[in-house]
Amino acid sequence: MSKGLPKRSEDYSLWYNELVKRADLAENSAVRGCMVIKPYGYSIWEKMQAELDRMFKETGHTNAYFPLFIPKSFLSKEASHVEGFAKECAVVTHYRLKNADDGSGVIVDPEAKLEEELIVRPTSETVIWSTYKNWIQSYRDLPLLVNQWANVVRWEMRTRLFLRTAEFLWQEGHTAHATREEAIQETEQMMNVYAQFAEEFMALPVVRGRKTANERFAGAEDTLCIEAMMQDGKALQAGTSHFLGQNFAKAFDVKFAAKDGKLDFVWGTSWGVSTRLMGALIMAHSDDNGLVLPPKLAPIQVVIVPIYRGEEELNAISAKANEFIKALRRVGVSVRFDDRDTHKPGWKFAEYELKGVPLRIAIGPRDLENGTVEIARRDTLSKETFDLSTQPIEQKVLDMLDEIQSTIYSKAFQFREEHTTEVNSWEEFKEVLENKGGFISAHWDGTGETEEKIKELTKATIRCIPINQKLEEGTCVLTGKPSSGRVLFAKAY
RNA sequence: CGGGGUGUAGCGUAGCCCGGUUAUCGCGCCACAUUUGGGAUGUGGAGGUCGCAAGUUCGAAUCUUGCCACCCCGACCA
Repeated sequence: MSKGLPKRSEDYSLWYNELVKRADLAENSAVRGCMVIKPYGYSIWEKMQAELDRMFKETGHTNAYFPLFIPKSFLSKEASHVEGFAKECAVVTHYRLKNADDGSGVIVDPEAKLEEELIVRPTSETVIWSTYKNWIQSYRDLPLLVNQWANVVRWEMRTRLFLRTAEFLWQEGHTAHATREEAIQETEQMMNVYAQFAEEFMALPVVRGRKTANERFAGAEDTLCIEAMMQDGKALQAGTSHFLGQNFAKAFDVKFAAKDGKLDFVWGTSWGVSTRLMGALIMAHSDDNGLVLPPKLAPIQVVIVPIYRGEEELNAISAKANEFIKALRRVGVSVRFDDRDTHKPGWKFAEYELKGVPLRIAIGPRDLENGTVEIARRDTLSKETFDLSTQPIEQKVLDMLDEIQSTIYSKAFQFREEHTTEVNSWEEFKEVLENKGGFISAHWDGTGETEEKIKELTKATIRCIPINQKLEEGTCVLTGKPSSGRVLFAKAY
C-alpha cells in the first residue's frame, strides 16, 4: 500500500478511482466494463441491501426471482421501452462452443444458433409483465408487490467503478395495481422509501423530484427520483421510481376483472436502486485521507488498536480489549480488535482511516495505568482521551456513532445548500454553472426543445422538478417565455 | 463509438526519439535483528512472456502493422 491519495482539489476523478481501489472496495476485472466488488466493498453493499430489504418488506413487498435472459421478441412489445434500451443490450445468439478445426482453441459452433436470440436483461419489466399475465385475473390478485435483487447488463461505452459499469447489481420492484391512484401512490411511496434510506442510513441529503419527459424512463408515464450532490458539485441520480400507467399491461395483455365484472388493464410501477449508491456514498463524504463511512452502514464501526511492547503488555491490553468487545457487541456495535503484530500502530491508523472506520480506540500501557483510552473520530480526525470511570464504554461509543452519523449528514446538507443557487438570467446561469457548479434553481418554459438547447450549450440537464417546487411566476432563463416554477439544473454523473 | 494519451516485477516508474552486454529506481514482498502512542531501521534475498500478436532486422522494451486494456475529452446512460 503506497502512501497518499491524490487530492480531491487537484483531480477529483483520479481521487475517486484511487480511493475505490485503495480502500479495497472494487477493481476493474478482466472483462471490459465489469468490476470485481471486493469483500470490503461488498460488505458495505450487504449493509445497504439489508436495510433496503427490510424497508421493502415493511411496506408490504416480497422478493422473487426472474430469469437473466429475455426473449428478443419481449423487448419490442413496448415501443418506447425497446427504443430506450436497444442500443445497450448484450445478446446471446448461440448455446454451444466447439474445438476449432485448426486447434487454435474453442469457437462458437455455428450449428448451435438459437432460434430466437436472448437478451441479457437490462431491466426486467418485459419478462416480469409476461409472467404477471398468468398471475393476475381478478382484483383479488391485486395489488401484486414484488421485488427482486439481481444483476443487469447495459452495454455502456464508458464505464467507471460503481457509477457506471456494464454489469451492475440492483434491486427492481415491480408492482401491479387495480387503480391509477393506487399505482401513483406506490410510486410516491417508493421514492420516499429511497429518500429515507439515503438520508437516514447513507447520511446523504437528497432532493425528491420528478423527471422531465426527456429524462423519463423508457416506457414510463412518470418518473420520480432522488437526486444527490457530490463534493465536486455534480449531481447523481440515486434512485428512480416509475409510474408505468397501463403501458406494460397493454403490451403484455395483463387484464383483471374488477368488482363490477368489467375487464381492465392493470396499472404498474417499477423502482430501483443500484450499486451506484456505493459511488454516491463514497463521493459524498470521503476526504483526502480516504473513505468516510456513515456508522449505520460501516461494516466495522469500531476498531481497537493495541499499542504495546512485548507479549506481556499485549496480554494485558487484550484482556481490556476483550471486555470492550463483549460490551460493544452486546449493544450491537461491530468491532474489530486488530492485534496483528505484522503492522505497527501508525500503519494501522492510516489503514483504518483509508477504509473509513468511524471510530478507533487505541489502548496502550499508559491507558491501562490511567484507566483511559484514546478515541479517534474518522469524520473530524479528532482524538480525545476518554476516562473509563466517567461512563460505560459502550454508551460513549453509541453516542459518538450517533454524533458522527448526524455530523456527516449535516456537512453534506450544508454543502448542498451552499451549492444550490437561484439564478434569474442566462448570463448568471452560465457564470454559476462554470465557476461554482452545484444545483441551479431556475425558471424553464417547460419545453423539451429548451431543455435540449440548454444541455447542448452548457452540458447541464434538468435533474428534476422538485416535489416541493418553488411555485412562482417567472420567465424562462433561456427563452424568456413564461414559467410557473423553478426546476433544478446541474451537470450530472 | 469519435479525438487525445498511456501500457516495463504486486504498485508506481527510468530507458523508447537515435535498435546492440546481465532492463533502472522507489514502494511492497521474504529472512534475520533491533523496533511498536501517527504509515520504523539495518543487513541479506526473491520477483520480469517489457500489454498481446504478427512483421522488419544478425539483433527489438526501442522501428512497422493489427488487436486488447486503462485514463482524459465528447456522444449514450442507473
